[in-house]
Amino acid sequence: MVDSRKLKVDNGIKHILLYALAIATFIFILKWIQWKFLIVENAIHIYVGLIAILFTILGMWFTTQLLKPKTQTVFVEKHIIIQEPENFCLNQTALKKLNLTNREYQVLTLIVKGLSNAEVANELFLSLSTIKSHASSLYVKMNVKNRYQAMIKAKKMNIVK
Amino acid sequence: MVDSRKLKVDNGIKHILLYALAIATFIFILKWIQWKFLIVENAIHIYVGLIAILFTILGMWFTTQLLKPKTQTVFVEKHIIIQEPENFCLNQTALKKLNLTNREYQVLTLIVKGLSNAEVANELFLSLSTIKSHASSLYVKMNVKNRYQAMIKAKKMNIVK
DNA sequence: ATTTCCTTCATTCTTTAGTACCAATCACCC
DNA sequence: GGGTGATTGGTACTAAAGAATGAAGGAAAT
Repeated sequence: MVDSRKLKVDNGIKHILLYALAIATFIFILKWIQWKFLIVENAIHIYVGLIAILFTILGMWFTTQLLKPKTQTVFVEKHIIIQEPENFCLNQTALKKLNLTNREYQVLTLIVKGLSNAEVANELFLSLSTIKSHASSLYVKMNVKNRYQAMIKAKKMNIVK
Repeated sequence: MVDSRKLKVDNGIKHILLYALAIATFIFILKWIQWKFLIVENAIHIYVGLIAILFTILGMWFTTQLLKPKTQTVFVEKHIIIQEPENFCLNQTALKKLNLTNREYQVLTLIVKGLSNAEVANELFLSLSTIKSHASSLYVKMNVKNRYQAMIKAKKMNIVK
């Protein structure tokens, strides 16, 4: 029952569609003929128009080939951050006042680097005893109790890097 | 004598020039007439040609307007010198990476000041053993051998004043 | 409830730092 | 020639630092 009714409806729609298609085709043909006459009548204008379009494109293409691209220079600041550029300035006056001998100062610089007495001895090709001697005497001259305080004082006085 | 002979020559040249001019004018007129007929006969071609030229130029002009300029980026180095006179800025990131406990960091700050373990113990009201424990574990975490190196590393890493 | 981590403290032992005192060598100056 | 100071080195001793291990209490997470 449902199927037969559906079939009826389908047939109706089919006829309507066919009719519409016929009309559409007819209109299309008419329009086409109209266009054909238009083209025939305005052949010269269309020709000129096509030429214009063609040569416009040609001119554009030609230009892209010939024209050197204009360069626009953009300046961009590149920030380079420099951490204290070796601006260590040895405090000669303070160093002289301490009255350290050359060896003592040499030992001090290595102590400040964090080396142990044994390592300093190795570095300078000297015995541990010698380093201890120099270290002790430089502590007295710097008026400090041990290597840590010597380190801090030396850095504060700007007598070592 | 010299003058009269020169005059004769001048007269001869004048005639020749006039004659040449007449012929040239005649030829020019003829050519012009010929061109005129050519133009009339080929009016449509000339028209199309002019259109072509015009639109070629138009296309070229259009392209010059459309074409984006090629940007050239120039980096200008601007050096920014950062000095650290008093503006100590704690390096939180580095400090976190070390994974020190609160007490360990506290002990470190006092070690950096140059205090001995006994002094640190006094300062924090703790036993010497406790300070030694914290110190040892922070040396391991900082990957240093002793308090001097911890001092140097801590200052270099900007994790202490 | 158990585990994990932080904190605290202790003990033992080794290494390093520092003091004190001494001595040999060398260069320089009076 | 003798005095002075820098350099090098030694011994003996004390103090401090550091490693290794253990343990107990507490807070926080699972």
